[in-house]
Amino acid sequence: MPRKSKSRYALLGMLNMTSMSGYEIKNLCDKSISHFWSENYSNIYPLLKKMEAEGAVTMEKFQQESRPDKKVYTITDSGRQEFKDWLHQIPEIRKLREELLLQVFYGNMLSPKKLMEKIEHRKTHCEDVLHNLDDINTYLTEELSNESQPEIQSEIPYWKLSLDFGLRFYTAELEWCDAAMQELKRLAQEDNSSNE
Amino acid sequence: MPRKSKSRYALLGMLNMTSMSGYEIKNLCDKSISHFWSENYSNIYPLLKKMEAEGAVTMEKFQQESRPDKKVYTITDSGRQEFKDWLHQIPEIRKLREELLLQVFYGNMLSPKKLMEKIEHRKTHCEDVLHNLDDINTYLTEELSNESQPEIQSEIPYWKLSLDFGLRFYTAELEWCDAAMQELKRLAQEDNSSNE
DNA sequence: TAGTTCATGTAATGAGTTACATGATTAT
DNA sequence: ATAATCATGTAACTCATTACATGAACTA
Repeated sequence: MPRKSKSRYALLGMLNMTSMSGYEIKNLCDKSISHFWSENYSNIYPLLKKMEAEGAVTMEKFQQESRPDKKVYTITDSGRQEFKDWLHQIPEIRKLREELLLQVFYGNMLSPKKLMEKIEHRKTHCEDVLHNLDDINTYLTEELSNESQPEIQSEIPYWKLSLDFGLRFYTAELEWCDAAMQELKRLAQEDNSSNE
Repeated sequence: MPRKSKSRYALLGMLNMTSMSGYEIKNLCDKSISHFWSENYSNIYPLLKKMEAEGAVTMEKFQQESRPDKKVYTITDSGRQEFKDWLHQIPEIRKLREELLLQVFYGNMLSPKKLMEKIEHRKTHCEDVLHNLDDINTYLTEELSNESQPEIQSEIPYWKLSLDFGLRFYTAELEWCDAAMQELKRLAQEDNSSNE
């Protein structure tokens, strides 16, 4: 069975909330699911065109001054059905490919100091993502709770669940970074004292 | 800058420990780094051939009865240098692509029961991996500590660090599964009581 | 007799990223 | 001035997986 692209369902899911242009989809992705899923324009635009040809979405052009036409896409019944079918399937579990871990595994070939730099770098990244998750959380809690559309209200618990995944994931990674730093400090000291 | 394959360094790192055939490399990968890195035969064999042509490794054939020749690869000085150069680089941070989370995010379109099935499925997977990690840990602690080669002894702390990453990562995922199950149970009950 | 281990590969596919291309408006 | 926002795309590339191909020996 050849691997199938899931981007399609990410886009259909977004369009199932509300009709949007490719540009707006990208924005919404970045603001909501970016901590576990990302899409590029160069993926979104051709996919929308393809889905339109296949009847999963329809497109309406809106003229604008001094800008390309805005193409607003709307999900069709067939698209909605396809989306629901996917929702009922067991999701793929991807294998990790962590270059950092590969370097840690071969870490004996490197000075502990150099390794610690890499781990500090990763730790900073985790902190960045965690801040970003805070922002998403604020967005969900404040902005969306005010728009008291019942449709959106009932979605919030699910958005928070996905947020919580990110929180736990990146917190665990950060904690590993701290533990690894400590262990490497210990190893570096052992090295020093054995060289004395 | 085009993305560069890191499989090359995974293989060079393995060959830097000891000379091996492609088949043996695959085995060792499965037994040591599979929780954060995997390689397939269909990637390994062509890569070894390519690296030989480029002078990063050399190959020696060993005849065997009733089996294809065993091709044992040995890292060269140039290969070792390339490996060390890579070790000094800051590793790539890959973006997550979690289909499960996508389905959770759009979970309002699905019954809580169906969602819980998916999460149970993922939880089982986490448990499987954690058991596997235990096995690797046993392998490292028992089998390798007995072979008291000082080279290997000094590598064990780094292998344990990479193992610890997996432990924390999959434990965090498992804990998220548990928390998510509880939250979904709560949501399902809310649904029920509002329908009464 | 069915599955695993040993041992090697090729071919095809597709998913995802990066680079390239254009261009006005608005905010810092 | 420079960066960000709005708005669309094409072309190229490569990474990684899956399917295919072969075949003997050993084990449950």
